[in-house]
Order: sequence, then structure tokens, then C-alpha cells
Amino acid sequence: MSKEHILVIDDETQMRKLLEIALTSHDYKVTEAANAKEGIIMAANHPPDLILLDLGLPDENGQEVLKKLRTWFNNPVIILSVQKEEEDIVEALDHGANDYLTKPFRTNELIARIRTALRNVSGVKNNSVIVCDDLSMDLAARTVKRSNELIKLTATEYSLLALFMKNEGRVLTHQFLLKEIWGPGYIEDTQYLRVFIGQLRKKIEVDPNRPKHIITESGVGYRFS
Amino acid sequence: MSKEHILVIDDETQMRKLLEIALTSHDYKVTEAANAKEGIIMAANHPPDLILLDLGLPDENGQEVLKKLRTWFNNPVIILSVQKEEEDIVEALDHGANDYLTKPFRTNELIARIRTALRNVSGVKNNSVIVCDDLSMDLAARTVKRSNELIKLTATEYSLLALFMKNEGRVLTHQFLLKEIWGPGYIEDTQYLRVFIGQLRKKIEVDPNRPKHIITESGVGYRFS
DNA sequence: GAATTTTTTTATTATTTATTTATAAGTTTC
DNA sequence: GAAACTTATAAATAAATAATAAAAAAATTC
Repeated sequence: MSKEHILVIDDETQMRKLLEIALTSHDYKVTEAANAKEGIIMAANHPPDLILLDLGLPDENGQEVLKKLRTWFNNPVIILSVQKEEEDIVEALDHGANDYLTKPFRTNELIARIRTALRNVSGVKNNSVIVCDDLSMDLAARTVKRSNELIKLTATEYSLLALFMKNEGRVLTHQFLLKEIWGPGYIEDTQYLRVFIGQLRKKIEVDPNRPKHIITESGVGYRFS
Repeated sequence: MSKEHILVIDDETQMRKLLEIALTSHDYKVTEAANAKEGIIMAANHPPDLILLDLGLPDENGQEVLKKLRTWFNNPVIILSVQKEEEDIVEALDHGANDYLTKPFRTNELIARIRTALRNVSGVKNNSVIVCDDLSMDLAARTVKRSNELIKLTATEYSLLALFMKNEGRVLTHQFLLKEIWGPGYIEDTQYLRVFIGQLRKKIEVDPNRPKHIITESGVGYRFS
């Protein structure tokens, strides 16, 4: 089963270590960046489910980093900062942060706030089960069943299918899918999509040659129904 | 635009007054309840967009109130409490609270956190659907239905039909249509239009030989009705 | 650190869509 | 109502897009 992925962007080694231990012990997959530039690149190369962002980065103003991320990154961002001024908090929240904790923070509270943020991922409730015909996806357990049989999906396959099931009936363009799953640097790589759509169809369709769930919208994208 | 509605559940009169002033000045509609029982009834009778809930209510434990609310209330709940113990915060968040502020709090921060919580729920259901007789086009989903049956259109056919449906009743000249769909270099290629109008009619008209939707205006262009 | 799984890349084939061409059917104008 | 012009339809060709298989590379697991 694929773990939820959290990207920590913080320049203090000690803090990263602390977060890594706390997060991995709660069964999250953690990646780390020590500065803004690195963090943005990592987020773009493999979009995490949530970002923990320190505002006091050495190479760039944290608020600016947040603004940059929010031009394309739609998953939760939680700010961790020594700045406890009200105006900093308000600014960050209005720039699209989902939560703001001041350092030093309490670990269990942070973990609870991460759970809360991940639960509320905009749009579809992230704690429910999406059922669609013979398919059902448990977003909390991160599992997929076809006619009550568990299906084994890789992390990427799961993310892709989740995106489809959260947007049933809607045409999702190649660009949108690539941006959401692989990051904004991959919007040209439609071949990735073809390969993974093919793999998904093999796993979820009764007849992969006559797909009923993932419908091709030639020249535009795909639609799940 | 209708104001967003916030329900304040708090037993302290002063606090309610303070919140009322702060919230109304930020253009929210505010209703108030002084205890748990009243609060739950008010939320049930007229569900607000967001609830501000004090945990220290006289008649019932705040965590229990939260649990009761969460059995049916899906909009954001923000906790305001004098309790600053980590375990209280974690418990409330895990019971479905969206945020937790300890009293005394800073007003602008609260307002910003309210904005953040409301941002996550709104905006998802802005489906602009154009309906025209038996035809309906969902611009967000990028789908077209004829008498509730999905119609399969190619990318060009869809763009053309969207242009028509957005300009219902208006005559669109050949030049305009060609420029919009194919680009300014194709103003001369009226044959393209004829081919695609023909294909569209086959798909959307009851009797393609007696078109009711796409009307030919000989020598000028076409009109959608 | 070897084995396994997953992702990425490459190559080939299949399918769909756009464009062109040819011809028939309407319209307009005088 | 016939010539001139415009529009409609069908079908062939070209181009673009999509699917599939299989390899190489990278990441993960034990």
C-alpha cells in the first residue's frame, strides 16, 4: 500500500531530522529539501501529498516560495515558522497556506494538523469511499477493489485512478493529469500517460480493449465514468 | 453575492459580542448560540457555512458536541478554547475540527483562518452548463448531452458547438467561425466549415436533413438556435 | 547488495481525426 | 427557369494521436 508523501522544506538539519523521525513513525513517506530552490524542484519533480514549509529559508523569502508553489500545487501546505507575528500568519494563510504553526511546536499537534489537512483536500472528502460501478476506492486506506476483490496498484497508478474517481464524468486534459501526477515540468510527456492508462485499464477494466471506465477523448485527455 | 453564514457557539456573552463585531465587519452573516443544545438545534435548522465552537460549554462537553455535529455537518468547524493542552487539540482535530485556536486569540488571525477553512469547501461546484432545448453542454466537464445521452464529439466539433451555444440566436459569419476555430490564416477555407457543420448536424440534430439547431444563413454564415 | 518491482524510454502498430477532392443538391439572381 | 454561385455529402488521403509491447534505467525491498 502506498504511503502518503510529505515534503519537508527547512534549512535546519536538526529540525529536518526531528520531522523525519516523527513523520516516518506515523507511516508517512518523507523527502527533504534544505532550501527554497531545492524544495521547489523536488515538489515539481514529484508532487507530494503535503508540504511542510519553513518560512525562514536562506535563499528566498518563504512567502514568495509559497506564492510560487501555489501557482500550480493544489495539495495542502503547512507553514512551520519561528515568526509568530499575526501579520506573517495572515499573509501566509492568504497566500494559500492551509495551516500555520509557530516553532517550537508540539509533535502530536503537528501530526494531528497534518491528518486534518490531508483529510480536507479540497473537493472530494478525503476520508470516504468512492464507488463507481464495480469499482470502489477507499481513500483513507488507499485501497481499490473491483467487485470486492482487492486490486494491486503502484503508487502512480493509484494517484492517477484517485484523480479520475474524484472527477468522475469530467474530461481531464493530458496537461492537467501530467501536472497533478508528475509535476509541472512533465506536461509534454503524454507518452507517460498512455503507458499508465494502459496499465490501469488492464487492471480495472473487464475488457481492456473496450474500456468502460477510462474513456479516451482524443486530442484532449481522458474521462472516467 | 450572498454573505457566508457563521454560527458562533459560545457561552460567554462578551466573547460572542466580540466575535459578532469582528465577523460582521468582515461581511459575514452571524448567528449565535449560548450553549450546546441551542447550537446543535440552530445548526440543524439552518446549516451555516462554518461553525465557531467553544469547547467549554456549560451543558455538554465540547468534544461530544463536535462528534455529534460531525455525524451530519460537513462544513468547516473551528474550535476556540481556553484549553491549550496538546491532547485536547489532537482530540478535537481528530474528531473532525478543521482548526483549533486557543483563547485569547488574535482577531485577524482568526479571520484569516476562517477564510482558509471556507476556501477549501467553496469553488468546487461552479459548473457552468448551457442548456438549449434537448441539448446541454457542461463547460467544466467538457461534455455534451442530447436528451440526457452523452454525445461523443471530437475536439474541433466541440469547440465549434461551444462557440455556437455561447452565441445562441446570433448569426456567426464564416470568417468569424474560421478565425476562432482554425485561426486567422484559414478565413478562406469555408469548405472546412461545411464538413464540420455536417458532422455536427449528424450528431446533434434529430433530422440532420432538416436542421433545427444549426441554421444555414446562405452567403453569410450559420446561426444556432 | 542482490532481487524484485516500478518507472521511464524506445519502437512499432493501430486508431482516430483533419484535410482534401469530387460530386450532388440547393439558392440566388436576373 | 437557367446560369452562377453557394452549400451539403460522401469518400479518399494525409496527418495526428493513441495503444501496445518490450527494453533499459531507476527505485525499492528484503
